[in-house]
Amino acid sequence: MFSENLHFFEKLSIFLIETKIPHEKIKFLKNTISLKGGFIVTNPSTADVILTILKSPARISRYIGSETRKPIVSIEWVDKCVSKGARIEFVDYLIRGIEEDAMDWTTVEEEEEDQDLFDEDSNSSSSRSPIYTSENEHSDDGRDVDLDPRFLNTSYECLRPTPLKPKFNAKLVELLEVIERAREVNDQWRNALSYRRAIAVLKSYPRDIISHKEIKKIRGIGSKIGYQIESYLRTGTITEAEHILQDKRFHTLELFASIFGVGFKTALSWYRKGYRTIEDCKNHPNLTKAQQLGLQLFDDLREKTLPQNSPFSKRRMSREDVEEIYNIIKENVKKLDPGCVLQPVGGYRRGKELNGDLDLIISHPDEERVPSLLNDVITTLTEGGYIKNLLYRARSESRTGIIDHLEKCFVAFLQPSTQIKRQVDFIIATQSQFASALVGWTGSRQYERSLRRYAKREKKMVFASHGLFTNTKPRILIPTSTEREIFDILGVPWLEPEMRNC
DNA sequence: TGGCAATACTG
DNA sequence: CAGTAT
DNA sequence: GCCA
Repeated sequence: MFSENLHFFEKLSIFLIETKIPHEKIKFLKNTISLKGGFIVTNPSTADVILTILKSPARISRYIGSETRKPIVSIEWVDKCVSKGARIEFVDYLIRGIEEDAMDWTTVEEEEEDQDLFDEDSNSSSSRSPIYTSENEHSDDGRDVDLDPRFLNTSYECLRPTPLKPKFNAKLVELLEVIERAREVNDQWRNALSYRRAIAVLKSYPRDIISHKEIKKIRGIGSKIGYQIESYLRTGTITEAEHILQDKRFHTLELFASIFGVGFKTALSWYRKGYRTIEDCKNHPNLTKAQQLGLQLFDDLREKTLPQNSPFSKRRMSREDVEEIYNIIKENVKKLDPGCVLQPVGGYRRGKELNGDLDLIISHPDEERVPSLLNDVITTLTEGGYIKNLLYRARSESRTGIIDHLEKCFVAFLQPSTQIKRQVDFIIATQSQFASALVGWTGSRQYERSLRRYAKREKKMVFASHGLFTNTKPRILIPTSTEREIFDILGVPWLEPEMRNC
């Protein structure tokens, strides 16, 4: 008899911030929503409405990134709808501080893009938990398995070796990386970071994961990612990742963010303006200088964010490409001043086959020579017809006039054999900075993060690529002359660059 | 419940 | 200060 | 998203 009310959430996609909501209540909400025709999505950008119990906008924003266009509503609204038996206005339940932006949602239809089912329906993976309480459904993934004793169960990636090409868990890693990138382009960097840490774990784990009981013991894998892995073990894939890969919006955002000078915020804002191609971006009214360069050189550089197998990235450098460029630079620099010391770092030093750029430290035993070094190098290579553009330059005299950092310059370098402009990052270091520059510029990104976090948390030190310091009022420089010495002082194990690929 | 790497340039 | 780069 |  109230059949007209049965589906009062018809086609409404809802993102639920589960934090602080009691478990039972979550179950109730999810049940109610799907019962009434609505569905849960696991990404705020695809939701019509965001439900939460939280009150502070700051707290909320960490769950939804910069997604401010969607109405954020207290869960009491659902209760009210249920008691009225109808979908009521949520004006009275909007969370303060976001109404401004949220109001323009009343016009959802008009403003919303094509079918961005980013992960609509990933409710299939996160909201159905009651269905399989699993225990004995599958013979091989429910076993209680101890962690492999060779694996160091720490949250610091820098304490354990991570090879470039792990022998195990490759497919799983690949899928989780998709989700990581999706979180990133959606401006949820904390979530992306969690995925990155979980991925690092799997890359260093010395065998295939076979049991979900096993994974829950690992630091860095919690309930959400644990659930994703569990579902992977059952089905051989992760639905959310599959959906993301089908999603045009995701690919467009990644494409935009791969432009030098364009980050995730800009990529999102351009997408919202309706841009869909690189040509659209070129017509943007006020491009920054970096973006102009990034667009102008797009076909050469690309590489910023895109994974190796992206259809847009065909231009990574083989090791031979890198060596060709390195040799040219070395020759020219030695001619300029035979005392110079050159050291390629970055992915190349870690053994990567395909590199997006070349990172190169240049040093000189004579401190006096160092300040003028970068200019001379750039000038020589520009006159030689190699350096075509300057992408970024950190001057030695900063605003404060203090030179506590490394002088550096990123350029577009014309590779003779291919006539492709490659990004080369020059880093200048004095001899006393050389060791930390080496550690700091070899990476990986995640390795650097963990090393610095470890230095701060466990050793009360600050590590930066220009030096190791005490974490005291005025920082005191701890002199270091070799990589090994830095590792020793920090108390982290020596890892070959090839084992820093987390 | 705070914190997640650290640092510099641009606009 | 927000955004981007490493 | 996860941990201390």
